[in-house]
Amino acid sequence: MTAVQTARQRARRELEHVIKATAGRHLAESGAAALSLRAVAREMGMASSALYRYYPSRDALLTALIVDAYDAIGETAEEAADPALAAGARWLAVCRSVRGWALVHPHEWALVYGSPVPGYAAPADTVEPATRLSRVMAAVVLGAAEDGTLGVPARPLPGPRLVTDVVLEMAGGPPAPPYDDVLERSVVLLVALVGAVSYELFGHSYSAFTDDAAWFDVAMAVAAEGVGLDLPLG
Amino acid sequence: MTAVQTARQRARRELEHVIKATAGRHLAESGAAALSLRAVAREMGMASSALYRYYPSRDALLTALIVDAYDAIGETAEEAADPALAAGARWLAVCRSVRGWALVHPHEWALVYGSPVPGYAAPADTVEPATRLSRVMAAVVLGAAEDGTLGVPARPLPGPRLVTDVVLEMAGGPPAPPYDDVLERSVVLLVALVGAVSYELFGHSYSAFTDDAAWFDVAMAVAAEGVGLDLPLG
DNA sequence: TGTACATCAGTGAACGCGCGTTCACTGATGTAC
DNA sequence: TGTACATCAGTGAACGCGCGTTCACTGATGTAC
Repeated sequence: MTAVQTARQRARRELEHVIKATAGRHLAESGAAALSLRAVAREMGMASSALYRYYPSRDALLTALIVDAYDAIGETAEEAADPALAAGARWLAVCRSVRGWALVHPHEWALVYGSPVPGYAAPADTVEPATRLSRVMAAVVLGAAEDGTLGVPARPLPGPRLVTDVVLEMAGGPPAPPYDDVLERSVVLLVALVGAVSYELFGHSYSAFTDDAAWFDVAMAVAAEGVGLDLPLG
Repeated sequence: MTAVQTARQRARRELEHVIKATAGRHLAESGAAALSLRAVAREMGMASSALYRYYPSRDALLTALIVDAYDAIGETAEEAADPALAAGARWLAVCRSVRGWALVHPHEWALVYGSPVPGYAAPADTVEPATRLSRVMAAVVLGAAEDGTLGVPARPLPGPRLVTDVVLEMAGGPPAPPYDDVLERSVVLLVALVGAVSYELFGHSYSAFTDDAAWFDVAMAVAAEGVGLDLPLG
């Protein structure tokens, strides 16, 4: 009976997945604002009302896509953070992998890091997956602090602490001197990464750079420099 | 006759302005995707078809708003770039003013620096106003190079040149050694600024920082450090 | 193993909405002589 | 100064579109005895 029950449940899970995949394709082609339940149902050859057996509303489907996008970005970053590399090189690897993902999935990137979708309020479920990339960043900088390759910058970041307890908890407690400000630094890097990728993806680097990839590396190198992370550019 | 003619023309210009202002209010309240000609006309007590005497399409109206937003940002930055300040302080002043503007006009900011509006292709008219902020940035860094307060960074940005001729022309020709890379640096700063503002405005700093304004200053200071600009944080 | 019943996936019609854009029109404002 | 004409702002109805969501329904799949 359990086996039979799972048969129906499996069918359900599979269709749920197909819906999400189809919606994801639409998202990739036309962007979040143009994503419509009717269009998804049409492509699947189903009545649009049938989708309501799987997602209670358009927003719920959008939420699922957002969670997936955050997860994909986080996974990419985690895979790129090769512990065999020195901290600086590891950071550059993470940045490049995230940029690479974004170039392949521009609309998904826009979905999570672009302007908020009008009329959509992100539910709590999206918060945790959103922190995955931050964790990678924090790990990289903390790693550099531990193995001593993180320079104490000429001018340390001014106190008092700028990140909230939420962030501290996520990182497993406050860091020790002389690297009190490691978390602040890791968020600076995160913001620099997201900013550079978005700048390029949202069309502002248009006709400004001779080589977008090289440019990106330089921007990341400058951010690293400001933060005391040694980053050898090839 | 000219006087009478201008009477009608003035009425026309005024209404054009009212339409744009009304549309701007809708934009500010609901965002670009929700901006509709019919809603604007409704609020003005006119038939929606009447707007077509002033703007040939919804996109044309959107374009006008985009140009205005770029101009407003550029103007804010220009006003903040007080020549009496040292280069680093001037840069911080520009950053703060831009952030301040963005906090007051979040939807306008999203319109120009957020994810592209679906189905909208920016016409050529928007290119020039878009460069206004870049010019301010370039002027600040060039100024620092001229008065000698721009440090030659430990590791100069690697060649070859990364900005295109378009950018060089905008800046009035290629800069001289040892500051060959001034323009690259100024764009790094621009990207850092836009990235930090967008990060905050698009909701990613939510519950992460104890003080968003102080955090912003730090992020800008780190970017400045990476680029060799001396920036005293108060 | 067979039968009566419950669950649940999927249908298709409908509701009500708002949108951009077009078009033939009215009536006021300006122009030429 | 007065008259015939041209220009142009604004109207309101209409076209055609697609959307999210609801609802009563059919029929297949699974369950209990």
